[in-house]
Amino acid sequence: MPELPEVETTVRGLNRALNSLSARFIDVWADWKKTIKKPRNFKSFKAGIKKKKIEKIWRRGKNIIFELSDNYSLLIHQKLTGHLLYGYWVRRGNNWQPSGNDILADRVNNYIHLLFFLDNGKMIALSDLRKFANVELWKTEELLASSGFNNLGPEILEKSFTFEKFKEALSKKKGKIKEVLMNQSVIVGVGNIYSDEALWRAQVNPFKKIPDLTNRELEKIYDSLRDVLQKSIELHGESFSDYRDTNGEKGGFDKIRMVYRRKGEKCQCCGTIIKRKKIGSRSCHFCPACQKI
DNA sequence: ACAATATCCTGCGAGC
DNA sequence: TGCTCGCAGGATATTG
Repeated sequence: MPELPEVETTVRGLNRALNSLSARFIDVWADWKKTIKKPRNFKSFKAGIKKKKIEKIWRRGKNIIFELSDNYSLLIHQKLTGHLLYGYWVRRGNNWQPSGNDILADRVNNYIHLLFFLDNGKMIALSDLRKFANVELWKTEELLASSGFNNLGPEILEKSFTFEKFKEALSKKKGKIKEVLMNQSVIVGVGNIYSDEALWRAQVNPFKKIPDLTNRELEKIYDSLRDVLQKSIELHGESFSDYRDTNGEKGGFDKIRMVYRRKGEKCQCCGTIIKRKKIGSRSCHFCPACQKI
């Protein structure tokens, strides 16, 4: 599931592929139009996207933003199983299949529900098994002024995001630390995987509430979070589930994944069996010994 | 004003 | 073998 490192990997991949090309959208195809939330009408969306040039691709939290000509922006959120692929596909019956070696053969790359055709002959495809991804076309000015965009918390990996700012951001909430880390209005980019991994590294119990955390614990969480996200970006993200990079390839975070989906395995630090418990509607993985308090 | 719950989806694995 | 059932989850909407 794409979190900050995965979205960053996708954005870097798209920039590598498109930077020197100044590509332009020439058409859009979709067989699941509900993915497109704005404008709701697919024909309007198509008309809006046609002939627009891609001027810049960046991310804000887990959102991918394509800045387009005429002051428009395309916003894509991959949600749980969505991932953007860059290459060339051919139609086979009701499905699209990648041509040549453009996209790595992989089951999860075969759920193409949205295709953008570019004037360089290539395509940007959204493969999304569970169909939760969102795509929106905005006037750039309106997107940047929207409540959804302005309610997003700070970027954790920004140099200017100091420990003091982290503490200040968290102090707005009183709930369980894991839930607060995943709240996109507090800080952006963290989801179920990296909240579990960072708290294990920091040796802090995910159920512990914000007011009960010591300054030392907050420091450890801040350092662990930044470190684990940075390391995951270097490894091109986590591909345990459906996430793949723009070439359809897996990331390597598995090498340093310590607790997420490791229930029943031994803790790499102390050998205690990793537990899984629910926090809200999400599964939380932790070491009951290392993260006791 | 806040927190808990339902909603969207579909492949997969467990159980019979 | 083949069926059903429950589970996974980010963000938003709705209910308590």
